[in-house]
Amino acid sequence: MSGTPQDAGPGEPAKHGLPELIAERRAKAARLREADAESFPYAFAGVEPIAGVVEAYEHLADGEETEEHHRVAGRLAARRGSGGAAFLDVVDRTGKLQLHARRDVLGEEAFERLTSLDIGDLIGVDGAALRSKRGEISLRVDRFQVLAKALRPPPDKHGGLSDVETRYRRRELDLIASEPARRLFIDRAKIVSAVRGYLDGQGFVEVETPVLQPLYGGALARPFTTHHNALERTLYLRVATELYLKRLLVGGLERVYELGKDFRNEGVSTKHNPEFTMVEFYEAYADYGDVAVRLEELVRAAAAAVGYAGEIDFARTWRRVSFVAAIDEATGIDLASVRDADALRKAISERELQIRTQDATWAQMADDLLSKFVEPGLVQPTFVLDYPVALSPFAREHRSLPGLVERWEAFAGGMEIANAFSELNDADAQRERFEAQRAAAEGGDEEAQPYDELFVQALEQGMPPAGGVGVGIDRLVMLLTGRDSIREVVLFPAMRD
RNA sequence: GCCCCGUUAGCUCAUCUGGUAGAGCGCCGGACUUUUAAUCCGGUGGGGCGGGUUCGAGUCCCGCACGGGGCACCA
Repeated sequence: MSGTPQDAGPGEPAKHGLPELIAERRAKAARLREADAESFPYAFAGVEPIAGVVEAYEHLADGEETEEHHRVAGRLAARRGSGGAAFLDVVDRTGKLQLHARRDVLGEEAFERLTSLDIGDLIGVDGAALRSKRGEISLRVDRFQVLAKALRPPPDKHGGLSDVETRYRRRELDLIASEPARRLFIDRAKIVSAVRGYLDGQGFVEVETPVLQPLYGGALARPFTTHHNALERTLYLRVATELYLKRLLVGGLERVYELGKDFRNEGVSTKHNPEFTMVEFYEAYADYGDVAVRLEELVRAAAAAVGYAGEIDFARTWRRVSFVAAIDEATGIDLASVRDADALRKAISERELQIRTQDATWAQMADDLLSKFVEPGLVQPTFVLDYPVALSPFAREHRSLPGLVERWEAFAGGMEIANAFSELNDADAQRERFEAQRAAAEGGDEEAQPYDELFVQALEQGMPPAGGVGVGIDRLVMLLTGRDSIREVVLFPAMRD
């Protein structure tokens, strides 16, 4: 780091580029250390949240002062006025409070020290509540302590930080500059908490299963690969928690869930981050219809937790439509009568639909039709039911519709938010599905499931019939907070170096 | 991986066909004892990186890096 005050030789003109701004602030910090032994304490006890202080004085009339004292702390966000009186805005995680500094109250020295602070500095304040003549609830500063110095200038105090790259790479600056950004991540925490609260309340047991796995599985995705030195073996970062959680159903936990990160080595987009948060929950003695109701309740609870007031109606029972009917509605192709790849390829080209048909299987094309022509239109929450078996190696065959499995995906806001099945609990059938995946892998499908013998053996112990659901938490947050990019709702999204 | 767009001061943005790069905020100095993006006076700071064309490049050309949007892949 260059640009200390000493670097500027005598007689050189003063400059105010970034190095000079930092040097200026560093010099102020040094002066503070000299002038005020109480600066930069190790702690500042007894701080009240700002929002609570403001709320307590709503009743004050303009210009009315009190002798009721409060202690607050936070970051200096703005400064107005000078001479004998100054106004400073201090911000904490709950809100913003105006400070009224007066020379006659603080005395010459302290007043100068306070008004020469930089925006961005962290201060602790003791003062009496008042409402200013202009109507702003404020604290008259009686005493203050500088808690920490900001050596670097903060983003523009009213323009804020709008460069998206800086907002994502330097999220702390985004949070300093943007109250909506702070609120968003607090809302995210409330959503996560509501999800846990719902599942806990229904008797689900929260568990933690390996992130580092000798064999990955549970989702059609390419994994990240890593290496354990002492064990001398390749490990994979999990792509899903599914298989371990179902082993816990075998173990008798009956209702289990895990909320945590999954990792998929695929592209990034406005809807995909390589690491993302998923909650998966499994319920013994339930089928995919039962867990659909669970998802409705869970999302309703999450929406309530953040006071969702958007256009999506989570209160009603969600629409349910079959996979085949949904595609028929959107494209006019009836998959029930177009049952092989060549016929489907022909139907797609006849309608001039923009779908990749080269080297594609029937199932892949069907899935493409859904994601391209159905999904974007599903704004109100909708379950799409009963998928082709080839797309779903862990779902149980449909009880009445041959060739299909009991699976649904839930969509809202034009986006997939959850995926669920009546779980396949027949060990022999599961073994056959793995064989089919192995064949797909040998055919070059990099997302095919590796054969997991331990999982099959677990099923051979007997797994209760069960319904299982995976919910993308990031997408749920996007949905409930109205953000259109996953990078907006992940604190530190994946970025190129 | 492909296509389009962007990158100028600490922050937010300008800069017509190539001709000495501007503003607001911030910061520094000064005035002001109820301001709300406080105000007023003075000062301060800059062309992503690497090549090329040209008397002269922020501006034109090529390459690179990073970002945004879209496509492909996926959740």
